[in-house]
Amino acid sequence: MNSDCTTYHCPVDATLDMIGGKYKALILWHLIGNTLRFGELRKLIPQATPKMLTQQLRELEEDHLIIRTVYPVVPPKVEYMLSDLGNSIRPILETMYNWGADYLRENGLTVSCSMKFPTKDS
Amino acid sequence: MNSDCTTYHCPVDATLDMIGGKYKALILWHLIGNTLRFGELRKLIPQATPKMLTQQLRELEEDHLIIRTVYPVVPPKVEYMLSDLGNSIRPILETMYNWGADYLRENGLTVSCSMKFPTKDS
DNA sequence: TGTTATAGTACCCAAAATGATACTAAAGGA
DNA sequence: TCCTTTAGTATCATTTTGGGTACTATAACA
Repeated sequence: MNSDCTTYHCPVDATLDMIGGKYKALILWHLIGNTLRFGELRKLIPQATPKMLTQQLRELEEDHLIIRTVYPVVPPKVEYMLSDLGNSIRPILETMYNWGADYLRENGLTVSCSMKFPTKDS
Repeated sequence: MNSDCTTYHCPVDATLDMIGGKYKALILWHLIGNTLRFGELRKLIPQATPKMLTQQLRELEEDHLIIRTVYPVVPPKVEYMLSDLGNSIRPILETMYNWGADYLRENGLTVSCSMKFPTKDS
């Protein structure tokens, strides 16, 4: 979470606080149904510098939306996956995805990310 | 919209870009089913300075989520209401509201805004 | 003549978020 | 001995966002 206050003005703000970070929605989206390593996320989200990617991942972890697993090997291996809480946020992402896709289509805007809508079983 | 690019990395980002501003969700939420004047919004969202409130309202207007109506009277009278596009975003707000409310309740956090969930007819 | 109401603006400053670039550790293999 | 791999850090600079305070116009009203 970005803010550390214990009082929000609205539950919507609390939600936005958890998924509103620069790359958070994209990270969560990529993690739906997938366990990914840091390097894989970097390739999927090349516009994020390693510093930003790390920062966003740490915040998501602090908020218990994702689980970070470190394998004690060299070179390092770290995996990221959605937690139950992270999975519970999926309907929000899907609703936003659909609305955004409609909006962009109707306005002739393009999307660089070619990600497909995840299938039910993913 | 905050960013002026015509290419997004993900439709979710496009959506967040439109409702992610500091007071945007709160403004939209208050406007569900209500037409409000500037002064009324100020009272409902006292933590926003007039400058910020104006700024957020202008951005929402630019994005066609709200409609601003100026009555040529003295003292000035300006009304804000949701556009059709603004109304179409309501399910997203509701989904986020519900998730956020659950999350806050489960974590013993409080909300200063006592707004009720809007009824179907509002 | 002075006061009130309304919807803002103007200006300046502080803080937060983001970005660019370079750098590290440590094991295994060439 | 040097190179490669991986998951990051460190440092510094820039951009974006947010906040404080004071100010404006104009008609009606006392």
